[in-house]
Amino acid sequence: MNDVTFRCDCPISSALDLLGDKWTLVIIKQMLLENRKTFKDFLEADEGIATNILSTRLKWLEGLDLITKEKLPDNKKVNIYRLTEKGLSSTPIIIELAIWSDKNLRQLHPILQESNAMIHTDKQGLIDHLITNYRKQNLE
Amino acid sequence: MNDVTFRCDCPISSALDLLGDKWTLVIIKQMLLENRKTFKDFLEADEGIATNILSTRLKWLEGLDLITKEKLPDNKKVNIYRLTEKGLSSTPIIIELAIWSDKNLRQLHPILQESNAMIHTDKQGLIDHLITNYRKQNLE
DNA sequence: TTAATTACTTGCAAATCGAAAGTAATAATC
DNA sequence: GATTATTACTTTCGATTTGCAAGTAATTAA
Repeated sequence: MNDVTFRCDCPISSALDLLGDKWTLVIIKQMLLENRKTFKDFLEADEGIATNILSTRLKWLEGLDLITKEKLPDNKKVNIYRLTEKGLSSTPIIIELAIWSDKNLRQLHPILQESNAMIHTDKQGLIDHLITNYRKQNLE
Repeated sequence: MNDVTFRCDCPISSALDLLGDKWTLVIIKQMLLENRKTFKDFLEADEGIATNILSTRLKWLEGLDLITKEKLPDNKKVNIYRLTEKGLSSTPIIIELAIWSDKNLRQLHPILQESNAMIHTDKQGLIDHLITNYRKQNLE
């Protein structure tokens, strides 16, 4: 369904063939850090993604097994999107993006939100906490 | 010169407003890990970037102070591009992309290159080594 | 049973991508 | 010194992607 093509055999470039665009990691971030799980949840986030882009990205992520899509037994309308372990394992990438922003972006973007303070005192602890927490709340 | 616009105030989304595309981090990777520094160096890399894209991305990176552009005193033709400290500080992001690939991409892309083995035994040591090395060879 | 909500799809104009060709300056070779 | 090659671009143009707006279809709530 997804036609994944890789530019070359470099691991870093190949990761960017899957994740390297304006929206894919933002959606993963919204799931991991903001607990968003429905189409509406994503639409309502500050980033302001358009419906058509969201739709194609969710299919892309599902096709790559970074997220799953399912319906709850008591509701035939709402789709629930959840990170898989493969999706969850991108947490360190997301955290490093936040650290880079904290260090380098504040002069360019003065009203940037504060990151979780733990990011500078116990990065690995924060990553572990986020992943454990997500599993607990979403993958019972 | 660059018109940087941010979607919102989230540090992660803002980092992706600058770095979140198919080429920007690839160029930084080529500088950091493959020691590429001229227009021709980048063109010859396996990723196969087109000249117009490379040209706009180098200007974009220069405008963001992630790289500098200068000429050597003995050659008026060749431009030398170098990572700034701000550019160098994206090293952990690049390393995490490599780790994610190693763990998740090999079934999708069987001939993926091996990463430096140190990436799994001493990640922080590798990051420090790469940055120190780059400084030594390019910013003395 | 009518209205609202959710999760989409479609249409379209604008922006961006990327292959190819062209250009301008400098450096190397004959 | 003239020709050729190299480097670093720019331009053109068709194809693709983006993103706004509007529409649709199924389900749920009032």
